[in-house]
Amino acid sequence: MTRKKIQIKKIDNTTARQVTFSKRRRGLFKKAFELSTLCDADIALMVFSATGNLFEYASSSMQQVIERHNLHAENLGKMDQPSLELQLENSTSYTMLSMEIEEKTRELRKIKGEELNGMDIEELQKLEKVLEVGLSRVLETKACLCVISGERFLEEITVLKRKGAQLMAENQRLKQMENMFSTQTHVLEQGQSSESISNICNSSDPPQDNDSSDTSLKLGYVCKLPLISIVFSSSLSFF
Amino acid sequence: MTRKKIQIKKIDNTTARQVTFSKRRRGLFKKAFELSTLCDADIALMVFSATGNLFEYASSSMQQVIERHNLHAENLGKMDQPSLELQLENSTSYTMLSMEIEEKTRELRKIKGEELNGMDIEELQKLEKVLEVGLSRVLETKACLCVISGERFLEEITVLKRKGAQLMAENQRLKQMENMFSTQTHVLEQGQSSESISNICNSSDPPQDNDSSDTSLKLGYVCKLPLISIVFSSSLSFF
DNA sequence: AGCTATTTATAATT
DNA sequence: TAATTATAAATAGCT
Repeated sequence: MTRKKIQIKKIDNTTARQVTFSKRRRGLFKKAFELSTLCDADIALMVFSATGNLFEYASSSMQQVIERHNLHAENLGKMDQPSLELQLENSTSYTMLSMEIEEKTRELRKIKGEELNGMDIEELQKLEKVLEVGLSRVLETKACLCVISGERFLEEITVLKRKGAQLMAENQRLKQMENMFSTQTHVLEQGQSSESISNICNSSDPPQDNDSSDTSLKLGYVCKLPLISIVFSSSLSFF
Repeated sequence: MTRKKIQIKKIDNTTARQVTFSKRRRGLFKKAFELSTLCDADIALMVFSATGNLFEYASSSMQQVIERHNLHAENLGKMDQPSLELQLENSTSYTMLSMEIEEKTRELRKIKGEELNGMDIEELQKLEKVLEVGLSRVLETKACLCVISGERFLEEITVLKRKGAQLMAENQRLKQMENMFSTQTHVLEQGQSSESISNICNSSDPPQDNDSSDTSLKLGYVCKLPLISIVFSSSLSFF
């Protein structure tokens, strides 16, 4: 299958056969594991080499899978022969349990819409009702959690709003200062301009990398409120 | 592993999982067959789907490989007496079946919204998805039936429309007759009025209880079409 | 064992 | 459900 396509028949060369056995065995086991993982399947794989060595893989436990297999064989009437008496006894119990499983499986499949063929309107409506009830309960429960999360957000919002109010007040003070300065600037411009003063007063300039607590507060007030609303709305759309 | 590399973990989407299961199962069986053929190995492979279906492959016979496997286990000292063994086997089988029933019961309860406590948002959303998919499939299937029923109604409508058309034609004839009569009446009025004639001619009068086939046809045409639409719409609202 | 040129298997898509 | 196709994975023949 690589350097050259091969025929699927027994490999004559013993060494080559053993090498291929090792490689392909590993590949097979990997595939078995992947299938069981990806598709939630229960898998048992037994490989006896030509020399009689056993290699096995089971997604759950080998015995479990073998038993399950025997049960299937039983249910299909392909019985083997342990103690007849016990078997009859067991098989009826098994049959009952199996029937229950089968029933529940069918119900689940119907609910999931995987087996709706041949159902009449009445049955479909019952199913619809069940699904609607289930869905509404799920949504209700989610809404409950939403409220809880929402409350957290509300708290956060309250806190942030308070901060916003503080910042607004701060801003007010700054504005007053600005006014004071601009009056002062006006006075200064009549005489001599000062860079530090223009830095504070010209609000249309992009803020410089400035450690002044006054300037950073102003920036904070402008940016934080929009941030709150983004956080909140994205959290709500989560539900 | 192709259009995109995938993670080896359970596939969430049910449909995708089933498709992958079918494809990979086929691949796995092919690989098992190839290994057994190329390297003269004895292989047994049992695959239970998530829905409980069994798919199996054995290079010789399943029972033979399982027995050989049991022999190996025995030789490795993992064995006990046959009666005890059977008992244990059975009890574990019962346990397995019971567990399977329990699991399915719980799943059903969750789907029906009867056991949602302690579920987190993620679980709830998966459940919601399942319910929505199920519901949409049920609705789709119902819509299908609706189309079939609808077709019946459409047939009926076609028939009734045809009848309506016939009645309309009849009506036309009657109108023509009316005109003829009114001309005649005009002539008559100039002489003498006739009750039987006015009964036919005066279309604004409520129809009398009259066995005349012409009049009843007229009545039929007026009343039956509205009836059709009532039947049809009430049938649709049924879905 | 380890390395690639190829063949296979298969995920996504139609 | 069944094809198609682009890509990932497996592996035959070598070293």
